[in-house]
Amino acid sequence: MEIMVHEIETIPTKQECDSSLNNVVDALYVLGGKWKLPLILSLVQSPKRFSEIQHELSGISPKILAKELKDLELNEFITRKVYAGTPATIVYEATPHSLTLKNVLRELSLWGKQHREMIKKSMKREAA
Amino acid sequence: MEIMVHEIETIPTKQECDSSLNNVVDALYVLGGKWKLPLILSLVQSPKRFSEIQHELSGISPKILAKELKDLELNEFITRKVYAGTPATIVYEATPHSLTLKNVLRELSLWGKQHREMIKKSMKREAA
DNA sequence: GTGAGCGCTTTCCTACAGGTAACTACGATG
DNA sequence: CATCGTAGTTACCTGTAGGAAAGCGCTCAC
Repeated sequence: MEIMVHEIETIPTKQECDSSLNNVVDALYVLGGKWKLPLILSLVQSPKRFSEIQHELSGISPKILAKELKDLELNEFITRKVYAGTPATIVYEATPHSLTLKNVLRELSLWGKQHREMIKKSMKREAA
Repeated sequence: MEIMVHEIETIPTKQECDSSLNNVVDALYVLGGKWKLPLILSLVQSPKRFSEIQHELSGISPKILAKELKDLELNEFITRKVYAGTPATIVYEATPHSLTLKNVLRELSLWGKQHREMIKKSMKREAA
C-alpha cells in the first residue's frame, strides 16, 4: 500500500503560512532567551535546587535565574516544590509538559545541524 | 510487524540533551528576531522586490529590511537577483534551502498551538 | 553571637535589536 | 529642469535582555 513514499514538495500556500506563523512566533517566544532551554533540559534530567542550578548552568546570575524560573513556572514547564523541614528545601522539577517539547527539539536539532553543515560547506567553496 | 506502535516515553539522557542543545541554539539564532520568519515565508510564496516586501510586511523599516535581507542571503535562505534593464529590477527569492524549514515549522506550529491552548485552559481553571 | 549557606531581591550598568526620519544615487518622466 | 520611484544608507534614539555586585531574611554550626 505504499502509494506515496515521498512527500510531494509543494510550496505552502499563503493561508497555511499565515495561520501557522502566529503559532510559531508564540512557540519561539516562550522558548526564547538565553537560558530557557538549558534550564528546561537541566531540570528534565533531574529536579534541582536553586543553588544546584546556579552551579550547573555556570554563568547564570541569581537575578536571571529567579526570573527565568518564574517564567517557566507560569508556562508550566516546571513546578516549584517546597519540602517542609528545617530549613525547608525548595526544589524545581520539570512537568510532563516539558516532555512535549521532544519533537520540536528533535526537529530543531536536526535542522540546526544540517544548516550549520551546509553553511560550512558553502563557505569552503567560496574560499577556494 | 507492528512491534512498537507507541514510542516509549523516555527521559532523554544528559548527553543527548547537551549535544542537541547546541544545534537547537544555532537554529534559533538564525531564525531569531522579529522579521526573519515573516520574510522567509513571504518570499517562499513568491519572489518580490524591496518595495513590495516593505508593503507586504507593513511596519518594517527600510533599514531593518535591508539588514535582514543581507542576513538571510548570508544564510542562503534567499538570493538577490538583479535583472538587467533600465532601470534594473532587483528581486529577492527564496532558495530551496528555505523549504528545508518545513518540518521545523510544522512542529513548532503544532507545539505552539497546543501550548497556547494548554495555558488558556489552565488560566480558566485558576480563575474558577 | 558570629559566620556561612540558602534563596532569593535590589540597584546599577551595558549592549544590542529595532524604530524614525532624513538623506543619497540613479534613471525615468512630465 | 524639477519631480518621482526604486533601493537602499546614515544618524540618532529607545526599550529590553541580561550581567555585576551587594544586600536581606532565615537557619544552622561553631
